[in-house]
Amino acid sequence: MTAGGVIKRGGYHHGDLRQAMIDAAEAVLAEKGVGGFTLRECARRAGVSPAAPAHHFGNLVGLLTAIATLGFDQLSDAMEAAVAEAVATGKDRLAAICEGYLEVALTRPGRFRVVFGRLGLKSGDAELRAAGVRAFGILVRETKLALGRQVDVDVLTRLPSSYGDDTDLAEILFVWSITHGFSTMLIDGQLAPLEMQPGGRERLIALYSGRLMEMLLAAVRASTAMPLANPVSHG
Amino acid sequence: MTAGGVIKRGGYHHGDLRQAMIDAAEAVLAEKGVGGFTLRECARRAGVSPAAPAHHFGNLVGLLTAIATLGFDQLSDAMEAAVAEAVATGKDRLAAICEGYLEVALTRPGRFRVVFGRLGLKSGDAELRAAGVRAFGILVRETKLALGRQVDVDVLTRLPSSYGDDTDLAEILFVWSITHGFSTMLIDGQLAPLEMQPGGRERLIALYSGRLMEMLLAAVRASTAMPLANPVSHG
DNA sequence: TGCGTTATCTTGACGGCGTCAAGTTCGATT
DNA sequence: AATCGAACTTGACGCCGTCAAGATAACGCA
Repeated sequence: MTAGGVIKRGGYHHGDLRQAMIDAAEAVLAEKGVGGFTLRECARRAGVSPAAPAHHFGNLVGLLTAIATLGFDQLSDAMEAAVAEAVATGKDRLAAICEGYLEVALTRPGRFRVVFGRLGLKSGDAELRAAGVRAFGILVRETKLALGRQVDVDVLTRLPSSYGDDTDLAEILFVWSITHGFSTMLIDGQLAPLEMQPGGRERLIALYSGRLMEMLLAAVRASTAMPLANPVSHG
Repeated sequence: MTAGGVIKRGGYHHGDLRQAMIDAAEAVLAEKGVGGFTLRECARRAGVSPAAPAHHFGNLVGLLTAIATLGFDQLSDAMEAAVAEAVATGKDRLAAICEGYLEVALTRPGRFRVVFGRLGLKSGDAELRAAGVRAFGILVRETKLALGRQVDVDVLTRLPSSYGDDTDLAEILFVWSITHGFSTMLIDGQLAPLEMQPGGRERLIALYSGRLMEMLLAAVRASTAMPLANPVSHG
């Protein structure tokens, strides 16, 4: 992790500037947030001239895209880990990934905002796209499992445009909206007035893991009980 | 509205630079989004030097704060209008404000992002605070009404720190998370892959107004059916 | 081992940005 | 009509992202 990203390998040639820039960028994001984020500042921390990163990332957008890709990967890993733990402990899988999602947002809010914050990213970037598809695929898979559907194994690697089986789209959007909405509101300070009250942020998180997950699961289970009027075969 | 905000009243003195700057700012936000937003560009459109706005807004943050205040007001107005229409047509009030919320986000995504996008705002600003409290108060009021609670009339003007009656906080957060989450994901392009599919954005909006609202209302009604174990008196 | 190729990084410059200090204009008050 | 103060301009500062041209050193190949 090389905390702070202030490593400087050799003299003229850095050695691993790409990684050093990413480390520095995340340090800056953690310290100053998206607003105070600057390419020159990152280069400074990496011990390198302002123009050096261009060769590795093209431009600022390229650096942000690389970070966003990491963010998606972290999200996917955290959700899969949450599922694994849920399976081990008997906890609900869907609730587990929703809590994992929030935890990632809280752990690295800067990186999370790069992923979802509408700073420009390289929209065509293949790696970014793949990472996003993977993360979304986990959410789709778990929602479908919670609905009792048969899930194709390759749901994880399919392109977004081929989620053509819209059977459970409403439930998927429902789950994702709650999870993403609560996470963004919390890290973006929309709930700050509520955090001022006794119990603070922990109380809100407990409410999310507790009552909100109960309501979410109940809503999804209600969908299970009343399946489609015109069932669509899938597979 | 003075579309574009390119009015120029007199010669040296503008006449109503404050409003002209806000108009120009919103035009820029609509055209280029938050990324391409610049104080100098707004000043240019208002036909004024880059340093002129300082007297009215202090700095860039001040301008954004003024816009955010407008955004909260618009949100409140839209939600109240939605309630009024719902009362007239017999539609559900809570679903109405949730749909009004989304509609505001879709109509003015730039302004919406200024309100919620974690660009720095003047956190201490009294007007911004009041506007935010009003908007949040409407959401609180309608959620409580949907839960069958008796709602104090002055819930709208109370400071956030005195929403101390936490009785229905989970339901409030639940409703707000879905509404805010779906709205932000849609305008920030997270659902873009889904918009590519036949039906496009309209299909997603219909799903939101339809199935998602059904699920949301069902979840809230389920809370009504099973009230608190230890009811807390309020009032 | 020596040499050339090429990726990597520096230097210097450009225009644009937000903001400040000082000067200019002009409406309003008396 | 004189004056005062608010509104606006001018010019400058440091910082930003990016580019072109030059310096350096790692690496492949003889």
